[in-house]
Amino acid sequence: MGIRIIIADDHQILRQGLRTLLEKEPDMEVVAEAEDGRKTVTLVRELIPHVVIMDVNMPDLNGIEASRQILAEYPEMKVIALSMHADRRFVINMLKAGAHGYLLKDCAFEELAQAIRLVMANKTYLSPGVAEIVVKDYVHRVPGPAQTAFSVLTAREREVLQLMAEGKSTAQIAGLLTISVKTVETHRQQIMHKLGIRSVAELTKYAIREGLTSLES
Amino acid sequence: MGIRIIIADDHQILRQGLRTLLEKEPDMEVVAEAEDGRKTVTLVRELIPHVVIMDVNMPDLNGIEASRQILAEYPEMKVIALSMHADRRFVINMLKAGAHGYLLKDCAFEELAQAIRLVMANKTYLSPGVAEIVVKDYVHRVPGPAQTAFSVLTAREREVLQLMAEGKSTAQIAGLLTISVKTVETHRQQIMHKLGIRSVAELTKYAIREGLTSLES
DNA sequence: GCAAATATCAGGCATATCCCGATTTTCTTT
DNA sequence: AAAGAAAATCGGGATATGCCTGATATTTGC
Repeated sequence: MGIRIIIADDHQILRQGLRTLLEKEPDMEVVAEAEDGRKTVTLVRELIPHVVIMDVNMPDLNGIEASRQILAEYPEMKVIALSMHADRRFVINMLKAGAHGYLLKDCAFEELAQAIRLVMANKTYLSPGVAEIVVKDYVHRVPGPAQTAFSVLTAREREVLQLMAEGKSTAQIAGLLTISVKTVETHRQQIMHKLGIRSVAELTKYAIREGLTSLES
Repeated sequence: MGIRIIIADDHQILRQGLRTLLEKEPDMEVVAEAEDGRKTVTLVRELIPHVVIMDVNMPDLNGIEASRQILAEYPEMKVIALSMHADRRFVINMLKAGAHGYLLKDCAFEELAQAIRLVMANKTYLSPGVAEIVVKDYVHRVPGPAQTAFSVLTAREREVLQLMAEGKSTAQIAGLLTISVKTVETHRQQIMHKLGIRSVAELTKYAIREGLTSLES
């Protein structure tokens, strides 16, 4: 008669490990596993668990959409997101969907067990890395799901970022935009500050993810 | 006195789950866990396990490079790759590095346990999805993309490139590899010269395309 | 209209990068 | 085993870039 849990993740080996760990907890019980969002929703309707541990990236129906559907039907149910990385778009959309917790897979099991007990007590738990993002966004008053390059960065900044991600040097960018090198530097610093990134490499990856530049070339 | 195993994966929760599952097997013993390739190599030297379960995508030093280093030193050791997806380049390079098994994370634990016992008996185990790729390549006699990072660059250069693509500074790389900043610079210039690339941004894209680093992070 | 955000630029200092060269170590090949 | 090639290591010095601070138009939003 413990906490009834459904595990949703597309990696079976992770599900199995998690189940084994969870079943060592005397007050927890894994009632089902699901490998995609659609099956999760079905199983939730069937078994009415207390908590769903939800992977964010799943095929067919992702964790965010699944959470949205589940919480629309069962507002009392608790959803804890379990994600690979602290991607701000995922975090924000998952929290908007009504998730009560957001953990990174790079966390200790004890942290998950703790999170489960907290959400059952109507509290919210965020992994430190996730909390940081949320706080940062809160401080910067960046609203909504449009947490993309197109809302955080200005048009000029995106322009500069794209050129950087295409391998142009500061001087080249200045030449292309017919502005001073100093201005380009300021833009770059502003971009890095806004995104919390400190290297060209990570900036490039960001630009690729946001579709500002392509992998080719 | 069972099979001594090291688990290398950058997600702690997966490591913990895997450890718990493995330790249920009477003939297996998890002697250590590592969260990146570099620590894996260190721990392997220290503990000399029988089997290393190696995630392919890890920060700092990826699973392929780590496997290469380990198997160069300990040809008798068994490495089983555990990967998210059946990406052709990863599979090929991992097998070229000398891995004895290649499983997808979406496999059952029993499959992993089976694979461990097989490689200990000097056999090779591939997940069905992986085997398909290997067979296809074999049939089509595709000797791998003509100019991959693994043919043009040296092991050390690939190591440096990965760290660069992960956003590490020259000084940080020097620290991680315990070599001089000057040496890192020479490697970088050599890499750029070999690849005909002149910027960190393009270098990062190259590293992503070649699977030396992932887009996430 | 006025405050906030944006775009622009500069100085000065620290650091990184680039281009040269050089040594030692580690294969390979004969 | 000796010679040669490739790889890994490091240094000097000139140049470029990055970083912090601060400043001024221009535009935007309410």
